[in-house]
Amino acid sequence: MPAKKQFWLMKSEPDAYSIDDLERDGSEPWDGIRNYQARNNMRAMNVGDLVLFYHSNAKPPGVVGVAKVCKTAYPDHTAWDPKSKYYDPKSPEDAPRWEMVDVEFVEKTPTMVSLEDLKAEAALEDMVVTQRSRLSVQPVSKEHFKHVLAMAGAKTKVR
DNA sequence: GCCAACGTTGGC
DNA sequence: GCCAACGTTGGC
Repeated sequence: MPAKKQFWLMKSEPDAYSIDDLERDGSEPWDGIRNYQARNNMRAMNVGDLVLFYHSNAKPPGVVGVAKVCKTAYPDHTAWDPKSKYYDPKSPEDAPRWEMVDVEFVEKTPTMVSLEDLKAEAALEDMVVTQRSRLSVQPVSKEHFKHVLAMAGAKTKVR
């Protein structure tokens, strides 16, 4: 019995890692998340879950593509590397505090859906991204997800 | 570059 | 356990 499909939104600064980088690489470990709520959301992910790829700190910020989870949560080893900017001495190897998932490229959408567009959409007024702007990994309802896909002209379809 | 929002830390 | 101080995120 496959797990029920869930939907998410994940943010990345395009200067750090953009949708074009993901397209080039195919898939990517989503390391460096150091927020408990975001981590808990990643722990809840299943392989095949779809993700809206959001560019934060961009001009303008917004949804630029679709990705999907290809590996469920496992320890984020960058927390153990003193040379990493994500190093966290409070996350020992025998009790990892931080985890990551791998995501794979699905598509870059024909139309970018900016945060302004999302906020202007009445059907999306209670979407997390328009309310809790600082949460970098957040759940998206199926209805909201479909709505954003339609706005973006995405090839990806959700039934 | 500014600053509001908000999550985390640490003193008490 | 409270809360002030501090650091970070991210829109503008």
